[in-house]
Amino acid sequence: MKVSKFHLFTTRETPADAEIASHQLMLRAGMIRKLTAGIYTWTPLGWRVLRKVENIVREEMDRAGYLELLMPAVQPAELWRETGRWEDFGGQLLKINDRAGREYVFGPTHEEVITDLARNELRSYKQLPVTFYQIQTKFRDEIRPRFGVMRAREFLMKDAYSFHLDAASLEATYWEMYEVYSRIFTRAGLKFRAVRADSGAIGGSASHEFHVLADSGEDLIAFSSGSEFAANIELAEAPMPTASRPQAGEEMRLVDTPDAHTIEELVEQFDVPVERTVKTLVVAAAEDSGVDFVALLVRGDHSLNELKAARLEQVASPLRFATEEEIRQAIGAGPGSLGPVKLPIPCVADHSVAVMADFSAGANQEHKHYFGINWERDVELPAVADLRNVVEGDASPDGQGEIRLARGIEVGHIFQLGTKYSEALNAVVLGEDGKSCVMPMGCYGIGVSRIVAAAIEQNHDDKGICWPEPLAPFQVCILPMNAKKSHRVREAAEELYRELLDAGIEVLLDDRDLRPGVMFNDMELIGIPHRIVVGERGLDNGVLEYRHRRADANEEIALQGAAQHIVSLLAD
RNA sequence: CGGGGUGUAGCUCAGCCUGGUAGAGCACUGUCUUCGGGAGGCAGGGGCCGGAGGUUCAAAUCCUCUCACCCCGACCA
Repeated sequence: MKVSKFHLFTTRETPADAEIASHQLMLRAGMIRKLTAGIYTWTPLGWRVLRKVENIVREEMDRAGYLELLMPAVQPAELWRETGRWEDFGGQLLKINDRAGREYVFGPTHEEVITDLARNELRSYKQLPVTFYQIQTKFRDEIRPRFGVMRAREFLMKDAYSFHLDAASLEATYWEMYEVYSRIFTRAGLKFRAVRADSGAIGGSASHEFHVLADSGEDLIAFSSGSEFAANIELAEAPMPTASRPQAGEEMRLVDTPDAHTIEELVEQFDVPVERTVKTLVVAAAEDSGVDFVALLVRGDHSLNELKAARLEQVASPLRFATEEEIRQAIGAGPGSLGPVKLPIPCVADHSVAVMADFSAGANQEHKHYFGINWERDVELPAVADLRNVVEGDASPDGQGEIRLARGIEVGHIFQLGTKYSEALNAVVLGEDGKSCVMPMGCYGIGVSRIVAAAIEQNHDDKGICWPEPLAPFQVCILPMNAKKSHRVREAAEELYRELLDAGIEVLLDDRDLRPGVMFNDMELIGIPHRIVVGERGLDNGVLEYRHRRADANEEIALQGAAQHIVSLLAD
């Protein structure tokens, strides 16, 4: 490809609304252009990268024997009513009407459609197990699209669905898929980690997420320094406290704290250790619990794990925090002055709170805290549960090593769905014994467009993108210096270009007659891994200059046989 | 959906407070010089200032309404 024929849309300035590196660089490199909130055009440059990812995914899925198909993006409402998700899926479901007023959804996922296909096409256990997949545009009406294609509303996804006769077969395919995913992310040149995960709205039991490790990631993942344990922080169990509760050493006293509404302010103004403060959070109670609200107690330096909280029988699921007015009405004090002593609503304490002594917390009176609180003596110990997020240094749940935390970008998720959809849609086959059997299912997603952004998060420097070789839009670029003035340069560049094309290399020749600095900067911004500079200087000595995107110095390569040399470089 | 903010040239922004006939840099067109790390000169093209209404002799600027986008919170590939 010649640059003069390949529209590059690079910009020197960073668009104001891009916050993270990948979004900024994708816009500056001109890979994507926003049409409207969360909806993007992939330019020719971006599309090449997206296709690279897509092809890796497709090749590995095919190699594993999974069957590609393509399902409709627009799906009839009836199918979604059958599984109950017309209501349950929530606001992310884009509902549309046709001219007759009939209702449809733009598919955010395809369990309904694939299960409908399966119930019509699959009759016998002899057809199982089978796994279908597609690579297709999805739409989820995210409340807040963000970070460019990282969290877009319209995005490209690979989704796969497997059908089985029994749970054992499902589990076998699940773990096989785990390996296939690992190969895909490895081939894409990404540093990633598979972690245990919550199965969320899709439903089902066992589930793993695949995270690309990056500091800008929105998810926290917890892993052990001493074992294979790795889980989304949502799911990581906090260790039981090892020490028992110390003896009370202080009297409880009521203190005026007019300017302390947060734990930080309390710690700062009254010089109390943060590990001896208790944070009180008020959430909606479970419907049949007979009360409206429940208070949750965690240590001042810990954070509430909302997934764990929502699982408590006392607490409404999904979790809903009480508003300030609701808190004032139920307790008589604002959110900055809450605590377990004389609390008029039920509460649940985290394990680490139950072993505290001489601690401070709000007094449930405006601008007052109690200091030196002790359980039993001053207030009855409430129900105790695991409520908090793990922190660095906690013991690993499997007993081996300590918890470490890292940030990740979720690019893949695999689930053992079970029979949630096959039961709702009556997808059954006849077993060997002639009896009908509802097929257990698995479902497996990869965010294809998100991988492009995640790869950039992990591979960039101050000059731009440093593509992992398998994802680069072009493998090699050729930059002729002052080609307009020099026949030799122009001819040498053209010849090398043709030779590389003939060798099947994806090569970009910058024939734009620009100053060298502009070409260098553009090629570094868009992240072409291998760069060849053709100049009079080198030609005089029979050499070309070569530089890898990640290297900081040039190497000389002989003009004679340069193409073969470059081809062999790429093969490594 | 709640809270905050921004809409002025293709892009990044100034002008708005204190109304007086629209600006800069980059990009773009022509031309000359320059040419190994985002060159310089000259000459140009391009904006009914998001939209509607109002106040005023006069509105980008003040007021009201609306739309869009962005940021902070809950979801997810």
